[in-house]
Amino acid sequence: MSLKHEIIQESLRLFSLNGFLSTGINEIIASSGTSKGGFYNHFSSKEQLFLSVLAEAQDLWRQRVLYGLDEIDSPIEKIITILDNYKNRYLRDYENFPGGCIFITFSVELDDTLPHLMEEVKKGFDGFVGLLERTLEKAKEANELFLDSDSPAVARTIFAGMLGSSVLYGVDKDEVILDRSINSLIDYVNQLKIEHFQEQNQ
Amino acid sequence: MSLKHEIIQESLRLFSLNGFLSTGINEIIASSGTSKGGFYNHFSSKEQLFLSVLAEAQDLWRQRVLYGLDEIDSPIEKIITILDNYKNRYLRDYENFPGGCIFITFSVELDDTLPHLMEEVKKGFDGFVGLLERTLEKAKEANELFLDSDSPAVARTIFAGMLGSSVLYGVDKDEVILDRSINSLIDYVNQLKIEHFQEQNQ
DNA sequence: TTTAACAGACAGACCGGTCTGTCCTATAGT
DNA sequence: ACTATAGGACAGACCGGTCTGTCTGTTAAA
Repeated sequence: MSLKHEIIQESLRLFSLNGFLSTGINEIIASSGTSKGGFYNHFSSKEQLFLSVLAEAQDLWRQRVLYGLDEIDSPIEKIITILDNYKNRYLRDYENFPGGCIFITFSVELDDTLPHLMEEVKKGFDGFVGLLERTLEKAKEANELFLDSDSPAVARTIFAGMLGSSVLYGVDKDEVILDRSINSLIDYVNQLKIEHFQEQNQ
Repeated sequence: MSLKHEIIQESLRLFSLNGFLSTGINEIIASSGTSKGGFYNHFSSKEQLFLSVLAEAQDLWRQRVLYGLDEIDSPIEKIITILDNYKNRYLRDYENFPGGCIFITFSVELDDTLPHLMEEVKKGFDGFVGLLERTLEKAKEANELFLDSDSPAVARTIFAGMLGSSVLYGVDKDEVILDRSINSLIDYVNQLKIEHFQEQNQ
């Protein structure tokens, strides 16, 4: 592995644990087994490193959370798989994200301090909420969802549930509670399905 | 107002905006209109200030979120009122908490860095989840909830929903989305009620 | 006169970032 | 084939500035 990638990888782990602001260049250098010279040969500043780490994190996130989605036809099932992947393939990826969801860490600490970096994080959030919205719209087309259901509102409820589960997991570090949080979110999505309502009212 | 209280109050605002680690003593001093001497006359360290600020924040939180609960008999209605208070009286208290829910900020940044401080924050979380659990148990006693419903699981789902809504609000800064997030949570609680199931199956 | 409350200079550790120098390798000239 | 040279990769001393916390001096009240 190249030094540049090594630095990004180690920074990802450290940022995930301690955040961007609380992680010093010296700590990154020590963890990567390099020096100031080695670091600044590849990155012009700590902020530029942040952008590289963010891109890497988003890449990994996509690999984990969108895993196996192509083989699923039902839009609602796609969303349920996303939730399952988020729990089992992303939040449990302790190798890369030992400190929990890195995007939440970033958004909480950069929010009012470094708004231009926060903007980059927010782009990822918006992209994902957009994906959820489009999938919900496809669920309507596939007659899995009532046509009058509010896709943007539902998408944001699902997203908020994912964020909340992740924060709660960060506090409790309890996998059972994480399972239950995500499962109750999956229940919520299942309740949206037309066939579910039909069964319920039979 | 005494200088000590003034410092706590200003620190609360600054911590809410920028977090504990990113807020410097000098910033606190400047905002409070005092000096190092004035500060260290009342606090032995920044960590001790943190504990005072946390206690103040928890006090305010209780005043805001538990407001008017005594006048409500129905346990389920109490929970709904808590959710409404959380949104309208706590998250919208920009005077004291301009940067959103301060406990989430604390928990995300202290989580893996200052675990002994995190422990204090977690105590508050556990206390609140316990309150939710006890209220749900009372709902069972009052025949508002099925006896076999899992109070700890439901309490944690509600709590995760509150956390998620707050994080989402911090990212989007959109009051409409906040309203919808909390309202969908209130819907979830309403769906737990026995009378609701009865109406639905009529 | 004693004492608590405060001001602000100061210490020392640490921050992100720069700079110089060294080593290694690739390439061109002979 | 051998050597001169150029340039990228990296090491680590160093810079200005900021961090928390200390210490001394001043003020005001009892």
